[in-house]
Amino acid sequence: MRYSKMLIPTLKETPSEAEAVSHVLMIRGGYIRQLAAGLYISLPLFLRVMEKINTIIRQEMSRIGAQELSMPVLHPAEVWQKTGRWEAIGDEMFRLKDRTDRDMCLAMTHEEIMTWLAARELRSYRDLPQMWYQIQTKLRDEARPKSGILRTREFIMKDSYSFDADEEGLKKSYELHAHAYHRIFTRAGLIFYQVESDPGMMGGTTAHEFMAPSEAGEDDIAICGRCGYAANVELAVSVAPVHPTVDMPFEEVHTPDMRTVGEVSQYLKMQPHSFIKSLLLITKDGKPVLALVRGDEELHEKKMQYIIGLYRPAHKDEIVDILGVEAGFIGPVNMKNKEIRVIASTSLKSGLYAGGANKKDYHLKGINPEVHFQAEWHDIRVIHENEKCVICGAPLRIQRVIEIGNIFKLGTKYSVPLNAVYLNKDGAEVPIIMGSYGIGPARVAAAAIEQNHDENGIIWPVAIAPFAVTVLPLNVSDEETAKAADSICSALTAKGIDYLIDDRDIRPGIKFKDADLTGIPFQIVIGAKTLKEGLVEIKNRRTKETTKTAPDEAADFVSNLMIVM
RNA sequence: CGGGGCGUAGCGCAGUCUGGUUAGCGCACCUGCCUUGGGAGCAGGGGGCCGGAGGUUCGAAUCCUCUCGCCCCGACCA
Repeated sequence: MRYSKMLIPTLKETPSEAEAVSHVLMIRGGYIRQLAAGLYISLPLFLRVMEKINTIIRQEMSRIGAQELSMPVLHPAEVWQKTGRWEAIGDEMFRLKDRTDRDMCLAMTHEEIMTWLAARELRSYRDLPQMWYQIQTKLRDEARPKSGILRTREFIMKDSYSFDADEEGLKKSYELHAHAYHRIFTRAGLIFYQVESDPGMMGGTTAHEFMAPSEAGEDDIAICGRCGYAANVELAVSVAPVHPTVDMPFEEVHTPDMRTVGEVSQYLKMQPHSFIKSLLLITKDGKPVLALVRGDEELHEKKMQYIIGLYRPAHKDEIVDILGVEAGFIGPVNMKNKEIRVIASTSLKSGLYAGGANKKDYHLKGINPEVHFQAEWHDIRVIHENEKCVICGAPLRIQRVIEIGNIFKLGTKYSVPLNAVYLNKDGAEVPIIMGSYGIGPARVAAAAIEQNHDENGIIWPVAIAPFAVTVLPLNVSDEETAKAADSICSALTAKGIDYLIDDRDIRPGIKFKDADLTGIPFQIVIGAKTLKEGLVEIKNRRTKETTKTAPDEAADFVSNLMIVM
């Protein structure tokens, strides 16, 4: 490919709207342009990267026996109404009406349509298992598109779906996908972790996410360096730091106007971890819940949500109404309202604590959990860096990550409402057991840049680079240079190596800068002086290492380097 | 949806507070000369409804009101 014929609009300056490294470099490198918030144009270079990534995905999906198909992006409402998601999903779904006033929506995912197809075409246990996937556009009216291509309103997703006869089959399909994902992300040159994740509203029991470390990410994971435990912090557990129990009598103490753990602990000259922090929450259906965490802990909103569903903190006057005492003095002992559900952090289970006395200006000391109050015990605390792994005791690390893929066990959440059933050996009608599995190819590209760049630009992993090699004839009007470039390009073509030749009649400095910025892994530099010595240079973009070789050996040389990488 | 910031040439910005010639700078672009191993130099040139609408004023990029867009933090993220 000739540089002069390709649209590669590189930028010397950083566009003001870009923050994330991958975003900046994709714009500067001439990979993408923004049309509107969360809507991007893929320029030729980026399309090549996406094709490389998608090719890897197709190869690995095919390896596990999945079949590619393609589904509409415009859906009738009825299918979504059957699973209840037409109502459950809010503004995030693009909705429209067709000319006959029929409700339609734009695909934000394809569980419904895949299941619809399965319901028509899969009838017997003999048809199972099946794995279907597509690489298709999804549309979501994101509340906040951000970080360039990382969170957009329209994006390509590889989504696959498994259809099995039973849980055993689902387990197998799930594991096949996990293995395929490991191969895909490894081949793409990424550092990544498979972590336990929230099955959440997707339904089902088990879910994992594939996470690529990067500061530009939106999630945090906890990782144990010793035993390999890894989980999204939304459900990560750790050993709570243990503090020796401070002996104290069970008694009320006067704490005038002392409300927060900080204030009371200072006033009573006690450590925050000797306190019970009490928070009154109101669930979606209006029921009060008292959440208890240790004074040195914070309540994890997501973890709490798994237990009680959506909720909000109680307002000040609600606290008085429900508990008969002002915020700051509430606690689990001697509650006026005995009907309240109490959920406590497991770290509070033993020891003696101080907490609100449910009486204005008073706290209680010497509270002995399970003696003085009853509660449901759950892990509801936010975990912190360096807390101990619950499996092996080694310190945990917290890492910011980009979610590049996820896998869900769906079970029958979609097959039952859409009547995707099959006849088993006994002739009984049974719902198909499903799984769904996603990869964001553009996020893979962005994560690759986040993980592979320097002050000069992108450094693509060879497998997903838009071109493996860029040929830089420094002076195209020099005849010898042009001849050497021609023969090197022919040799590269013969070897099946894709290359970009910078045939522009411009100063060498610009070629070097653009080559570094666009991040093609190998540069073959053809300079008039070096050529007189019968040599060209081959530069490794990542290591900056330069090797001189005869022009007719250059293609071989690069080919060998590619194998090593 | 809440909080903050920003809209002036393709890109990056100054000018706005304190209204007043023809709106300016760097890069990019076009022409010519020169130059060819890390975004050169000289000379000449083109390009602006100052996001939009309304208002105040003799006069608005600048002041006021409304509106649209983009970015960041948070909420949300099936």
